[in-house]
Amino acid sequence: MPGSKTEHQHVAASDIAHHVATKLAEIGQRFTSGRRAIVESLSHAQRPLSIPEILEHTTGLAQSSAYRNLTVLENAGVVVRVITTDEWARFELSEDITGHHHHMVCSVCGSVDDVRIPDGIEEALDAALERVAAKSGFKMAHHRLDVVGVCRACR
Amino acid sequence: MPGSKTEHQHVAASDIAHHVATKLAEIGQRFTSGRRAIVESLSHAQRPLSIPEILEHTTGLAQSSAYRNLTVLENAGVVVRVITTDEWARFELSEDITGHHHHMVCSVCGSVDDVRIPDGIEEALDAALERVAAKSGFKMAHHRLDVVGVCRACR
DNA sequence: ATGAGTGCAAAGGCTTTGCATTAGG
DNA sequence: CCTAATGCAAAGCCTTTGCACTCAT
Repeated sequence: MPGSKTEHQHVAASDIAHHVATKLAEIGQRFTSGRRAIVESLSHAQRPLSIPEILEHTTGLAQSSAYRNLTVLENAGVVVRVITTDEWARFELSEDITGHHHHMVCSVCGSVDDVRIPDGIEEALDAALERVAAKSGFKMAHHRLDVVGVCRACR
Repeated sequence: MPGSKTEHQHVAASDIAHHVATKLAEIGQRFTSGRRAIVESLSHAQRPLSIPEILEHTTGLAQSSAYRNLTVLENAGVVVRVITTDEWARFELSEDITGHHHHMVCSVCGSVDDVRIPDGIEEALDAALERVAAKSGFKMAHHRLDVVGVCRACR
């Protein structure tokens, strides 16, 4: 496990493989070539990828293996399943690797891109959410925020 | 169409039926008993409902009709499909009826409840989102915000 | 060798669609 | 009357699972 890591910091690109290997080992899973290829794809894309997209980047990997490996990686805490529309699930590296961010979802083509907002807004938002949630007896773990609109390509 | 309606105001409960009827008429659709029953269910719940939940409240409606009617209502702009997890889609009345709000999603049982945050935070957030989105050539239409955590029943 | 990982194909589960019947305007 | 709406059943589509084979330890 990397030594220091603050809330907003992220794992350096060169250390992602090492980080993932460690997290997999923690749950008794191997860092196979297929899983390596998937992590590679996800770390190169600056956005969550769908299964079809992942398969394009990793030739020779069966669709079922992709699903299975992504589930393992999700259980290891290094991949998150992103549900935006009702078509395909998308997957991205967890925020302790990529850092906290949000998504811009194009309502025309369905593409999804990462976006970050100023820390100040983020903190005010988190505080407000925690407060209103607690009022209903709900214990907030984190928040999820999407910008819905039309992407550059579809304008 | 109701006379006055500001951004944060919502349609009075007693006027929902009339509002829906008008919106349906605008796209040449009838306000049938099945659709009336669905809107009735959605307006009584203070949270987005899944198809199974809607069917419980509206006896005698075929599942396929529920899906078809919800699609029609969605096209009419009075219902919104809410995607939270990968299990069931959920449906709620549009925000021009219910007012702008967000969702608390329980990561244990999957339940979803409505929640509102102070206007000030909402405005600051919207401004920040619009700004960062525009920087990428993305034209924001609206935002979507979920609080993920553990609900009162699951604590 | 020995169990995890993989590929292929079949099965699952939510959602959509085809078609004959019913009903609303 | 006549088209839209409904019910039932079948089909679709993403995702998961079963099973035999392969590979790494």
